[in-house]
Amino acid sequence: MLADFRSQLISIIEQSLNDYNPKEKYPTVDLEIPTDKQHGDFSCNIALKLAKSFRKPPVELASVLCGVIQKRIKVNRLNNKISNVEVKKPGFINFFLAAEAHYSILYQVFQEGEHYGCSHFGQGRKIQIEFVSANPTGPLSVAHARQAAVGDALTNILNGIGFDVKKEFYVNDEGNQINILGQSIQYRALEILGEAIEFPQEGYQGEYIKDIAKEFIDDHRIRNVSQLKAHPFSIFARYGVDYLLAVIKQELKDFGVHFDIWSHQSKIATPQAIKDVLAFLGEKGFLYEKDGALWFKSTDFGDDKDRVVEKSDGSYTYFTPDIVYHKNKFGRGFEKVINIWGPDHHGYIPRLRAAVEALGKDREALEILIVQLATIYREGKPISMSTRRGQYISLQEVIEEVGVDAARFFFLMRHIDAHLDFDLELAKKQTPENPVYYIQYAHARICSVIEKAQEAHLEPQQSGLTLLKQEEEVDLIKKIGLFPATLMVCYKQLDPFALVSYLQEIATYFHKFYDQHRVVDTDDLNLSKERLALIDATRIAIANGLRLLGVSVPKRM
RNA sequence: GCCCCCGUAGCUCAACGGAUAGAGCACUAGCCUCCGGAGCUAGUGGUACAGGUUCGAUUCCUGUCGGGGGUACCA
Repeated sequence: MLADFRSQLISIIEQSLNDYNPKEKYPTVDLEIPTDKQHGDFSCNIALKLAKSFRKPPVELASVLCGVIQKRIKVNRLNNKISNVEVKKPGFINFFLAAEAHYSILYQVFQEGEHYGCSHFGQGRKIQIEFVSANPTGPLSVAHARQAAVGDALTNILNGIGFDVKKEFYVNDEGNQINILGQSIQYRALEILGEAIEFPQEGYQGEYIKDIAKEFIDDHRIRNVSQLKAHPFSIFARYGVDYLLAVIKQELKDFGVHFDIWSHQSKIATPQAIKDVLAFLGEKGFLYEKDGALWFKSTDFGDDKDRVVEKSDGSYTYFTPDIVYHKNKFGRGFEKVINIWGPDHHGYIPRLRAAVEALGKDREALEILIVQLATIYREGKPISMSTRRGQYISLQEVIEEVGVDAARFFFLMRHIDAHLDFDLELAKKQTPENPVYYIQYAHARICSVIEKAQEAHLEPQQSGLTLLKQEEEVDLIKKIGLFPATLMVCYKQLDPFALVSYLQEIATYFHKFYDQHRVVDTDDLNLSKERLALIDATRIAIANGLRLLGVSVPKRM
């Protein structure tokens, strides 16, 4: 509804400019929503932009335009929706919506219910988003956890505004790290059976490897070392991958993250597929030989240096199957492909972009989001992260300690490109300092009040509102109206953070209203019903927002 | 060396290029005969530095200084 007014106003301003001087060519009209409510519901800077070319002081030009605009508003019969248009200091033209326009925000909320905020903006365009994609060599870390929270929430938001997003987990089930995994399990198995050998230095030292080794022995009914040695090496690796992938899937499930597609490197980057891709790049002249290796001219596409695709020993680098994988992604008809990576991969961006361009795709078709690390704090001290020393804290432990809601919310509490401090003690607290509880509490409180009202046979009034005029009421209504725009900000930034911030604000506005005004009041039934409408709409906006973030929406706490 | 992210209140962080830079925490002082006090109100306090673009810069550009990460024929 707010969006409708906005576009209506923009077109009115455009018409007015044409009324003022039809011969002039004008820049696109911006209409922003001011942060300070004294500046109205919408604010236009067109006079400031045009002042120079019209050789008039901005305020003077704004006044003239303001007059033209007001005429236009009358001609277009919008004067019942717009209460005032005024010119302010440097040359802004500010628009104030009439109460009737505010009420129509609430009508829209009731009409759309759990779809409030959603739109068809994306027009069903297909997007693939790949995230987590952790190597199946250990349990998920908090870095993966943040990526999972971001990827999942972003997907919900993009789907909500009309895109068709598929979530994909790419399983790196081949390569060195998998060999090392197999080796580690084999060593631990030998150890269990009594053959003490020195554990390989690069091996995975976590306790979970011992568990896998034990299960391997049991599964294959192995009784002694010679029986174990009869098993070919590749079996250990495969066993480990299957085992750990099951662990990862369970951890993600516990975290409430579901993937649409699980793809495997071994199935996509087959030897033939790799050969085909290299042949394609070779024909285009993007490959050359040097020092016995085959190189990709990524510098042609802006990379710092060229990259090896086939090593001098004939094997491929990690990069090569990844080119195949990205060719595969686009081959499946996705208009846009989003990769969510940790900061350790950022140096990898230019070469992958280069590869995608070499494959003939647009630069914009590939979006790579780097989600910065989260540092977990306990009692004000950071918990250091080291997989090798087994000192790290896993996703599982975080969930067990603070719960899924707090974990997911906390991982989204900062812009994705900012480092995140995750305070376990704070996340655990069920007090107002904890932002998740603050928001959930607002929702539960509303539910409780509505229930109370029903006992007095009072229901929210969903049409013909006229009485909500108090400052706190109007502020809250406007905030509710900003929910759809907030989702658009998330889309533009490809970051769910704006929604997190919005929910904290709307909760604050609600609590402020609630503290000042009584909702259920049998002495004033009409006002009660309208206030019930206001808080019910608030409830819907909060619930929809929390749901998109993957955080539960409790009616009681 | 080169590349990326970040420098905003004592701390953690906000601010489509907009108007008087906002929250939370902490600290101080208040508010429950009443719908959930898990709440609300008030006070304190800030854009690392130097240029540039702009009517207007926390935001964009250049440089300096500081913090973090990356820079493999590893994955």
